[in-house]
Amino acid sequence: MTVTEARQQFISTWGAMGTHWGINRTMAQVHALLMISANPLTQDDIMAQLNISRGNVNMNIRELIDWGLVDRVIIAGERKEYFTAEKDIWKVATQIIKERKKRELDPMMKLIDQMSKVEGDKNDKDVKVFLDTINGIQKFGAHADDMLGLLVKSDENWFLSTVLKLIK
Amino acid sequence: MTVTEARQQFISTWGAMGTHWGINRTMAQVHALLMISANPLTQDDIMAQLNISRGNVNMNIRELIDWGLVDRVIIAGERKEYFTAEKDIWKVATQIIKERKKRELDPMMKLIDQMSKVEGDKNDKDVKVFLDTINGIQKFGAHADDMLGLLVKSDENWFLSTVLKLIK
DNA sequence: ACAGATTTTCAATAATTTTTGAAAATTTTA
DNA sequence: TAAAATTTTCAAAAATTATTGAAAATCTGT
Repeated sequence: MTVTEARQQFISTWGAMGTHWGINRTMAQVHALLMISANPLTQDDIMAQLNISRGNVNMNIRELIDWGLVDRVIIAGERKEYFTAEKDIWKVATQIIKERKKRELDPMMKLIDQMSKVEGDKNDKDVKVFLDTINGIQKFGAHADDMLGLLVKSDENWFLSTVLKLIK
Repeated sequence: MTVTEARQQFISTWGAMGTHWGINRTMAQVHALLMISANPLTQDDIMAQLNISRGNVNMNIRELIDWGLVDRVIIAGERKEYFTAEKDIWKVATQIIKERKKRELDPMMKLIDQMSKVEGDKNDKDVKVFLDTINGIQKFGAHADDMLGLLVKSDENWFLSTVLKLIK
């Protein structure tokens, strides 16, 4: 495997991974390309390297910026905009966790809290099971929230060394 | 909000959540329905409650069984098959984590390991950045693997109480 | 072994999501 | 301020994914 092949493979694998995580393939590929590029790239660079249209690049770049995974870079004397991605994988992971917590976990837990308050006939077995399930999710969600907060606030070395001690 | 409305809401929310996690909406809804049902349900029950076709129920149930989230139940004297889902949310979460690790993380790390071995011109900045990124992912993946293993093996109380102490 | 009940399969269809590309908007230079 | 360069938008087209439903397969009791 040559480096060029490996780079291609990486972009394609990272893209496939994205689809398993609710992120569209192209967005993940653009992200992959920027992660393994030493220098910032323009929209045209990305279009050329991934063989996709300008509109597609533009939309996915915007979304990546929104996720806090990609930054616009101004290069003095250049007219075009350049883009770059964070390369420290720990930072990438914590950023994704932070965003997903905000976008998915938080709204879900708000709904669960509301549902936990419904009144119902406690002799009905289905009602009982429903309330138990909701309650379980509520408790679980609170713990998950604490843990993700801890994970995101801490730096890599602190977190890993502390938690990994538990394994021994 | 009545219990009936809340149950509806839960099914719909859980389904929407599924799409963010690479699981199809209907599969997540079937799972939600089974989680909040006191008694096992038949394919016909699920068809009726979610308003979906027999083939759809059948396929999604099969997939849920494959994920280890739903079990077939034999009821003595009944001809039809019944289905039930684990209701302990901790067990549900660890089961999902275990499966996703197997299906996604493990194959990805195998590829990353291969890529980390490519030879290339180390004076090329892109090659250097590529290898650094791959290496970072490799280390990160190994840690994540350890942590997920720990999480899945441990029971809820042990894990949460141990890790949550870190917060204080 | 047969008939009725139930489950499974899968080609066709429907719904959803992604991508394109050209027009509009914006920005920059002179 | 005008024109060239660049970015953004978005309706239409393409691609992908999910769903249906009826036929085939399987199972169960007699």
